[in-house]
Amino acid sequence: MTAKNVSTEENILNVAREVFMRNGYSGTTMQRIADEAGINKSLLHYYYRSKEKLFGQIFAEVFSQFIPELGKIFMTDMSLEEKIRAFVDSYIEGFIRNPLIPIFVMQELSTNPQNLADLIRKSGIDPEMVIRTIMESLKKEDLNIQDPKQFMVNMIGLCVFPFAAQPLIQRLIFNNDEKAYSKFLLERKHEVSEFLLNAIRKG
Amino acid sequence: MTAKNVSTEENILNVAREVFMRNGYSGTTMQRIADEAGINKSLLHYYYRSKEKLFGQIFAEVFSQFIPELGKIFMTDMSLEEKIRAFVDSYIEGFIRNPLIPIFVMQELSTNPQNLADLIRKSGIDPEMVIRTIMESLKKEDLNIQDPKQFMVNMIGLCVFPFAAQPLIQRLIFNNDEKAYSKFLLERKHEVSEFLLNAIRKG
DNA sequence: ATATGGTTTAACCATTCGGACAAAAGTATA
DNA sequence: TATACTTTTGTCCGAATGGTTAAACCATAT
Repeated sequence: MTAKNVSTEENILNVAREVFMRNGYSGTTMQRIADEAGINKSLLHYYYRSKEKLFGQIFAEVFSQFIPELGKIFMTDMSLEEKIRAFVDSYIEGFIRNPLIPIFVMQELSTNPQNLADLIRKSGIDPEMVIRTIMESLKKEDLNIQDPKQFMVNMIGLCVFPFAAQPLIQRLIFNNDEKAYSKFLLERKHEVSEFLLNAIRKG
Repeated sequence: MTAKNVSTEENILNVAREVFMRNGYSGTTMQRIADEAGINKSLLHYYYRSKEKLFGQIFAEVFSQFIPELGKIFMTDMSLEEKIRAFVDSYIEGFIRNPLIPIFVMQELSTNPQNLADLIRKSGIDPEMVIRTIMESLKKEDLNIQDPKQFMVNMIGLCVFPFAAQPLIQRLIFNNDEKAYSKFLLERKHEVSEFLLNAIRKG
């Protein structure tokens, strides 16, 4: 395995990830990936035997990228307030760097929920465990959280949604001003934490 | 135009809507639509000249279905609290009836944002106007809303997200228990309103 | 009976994935 | 250097499937 090997193989993966994320599985052709990678189709099959395998590998990577972080944050001994801030910061920051991830993952899982179980197994994560930890963490403190599951969905949704719905929001609320939208997203780190903490404050 | 005409034409539209919503544009073949509609490919082209036109019509319908409601609610003379409750109720209810809409619309607009402008024009809605009305409505009352745009995204996101991410949430948080998830969604109408109102309460 | 409009059959052409094959270029090793 | 092995390219192919069109068929209403 020489240096060139690695770089080609990884280059394919990078390009393919980009193309798949922008166009989805069926919106992507092997030819297109080859073109954008500056190689030819044959080489794609040389490294990754089929379209499905290539996609599978990429999706698994992208998918499993964000789960462990979640668990880690909620297993520290920070206060719940700090955990929430840390979570929101970390996820929004991650999505700013990779804005296509939310829609990509949700879209694929929506048309193809079967292999979600497989994915979870392969990723080596125990979601049960992570969820339980978060639940515990939420119940522990004396806050206005009736249903931890609802709260979790609220928290994640507030982070994810602006990225999944970017084109719509940018157009409808920001007159298609891309700069303004970027600023909006940056400000969201603060906005979402405060919003969440306000919502669960007692009294 | 005989009775059969209408029913066939509409039947195609219904089937196509279903298939397109589940699989997206490029994930859908005319053959598949024809099969599921119990007719053959040619008849599809007889009624709708091309795949693109068929899809376009369906997408426009689905898309424009949810915008006017938003404007209507925020232009009444209800209190802001009532408006928020009405909005959340109405949208979550709508999504419960059509759970695939969020991911469908977001996915399509994500890979194809160009024609969003067209769509808005065709739908006969003035989003500027709607947004402005909402903004006014938000500013008017003495509540803890720093940035109305952030608040709007929060409100919409909390309604939309659980539907867009259904497979993921259902699996990860509800052990794939569909019943439990339906219940969760129903309870969300109350949860989201309360959550929003708590978050913007002064003090 | 004929004209009309819904429907089917059959075929067309382009594109897709997957691969076979031969040859060139590159790399390692003896 | 000579030799063997790996990577990369180019070309072409086959089977399948894609969207689309033209023509024929059929029922019905005039």
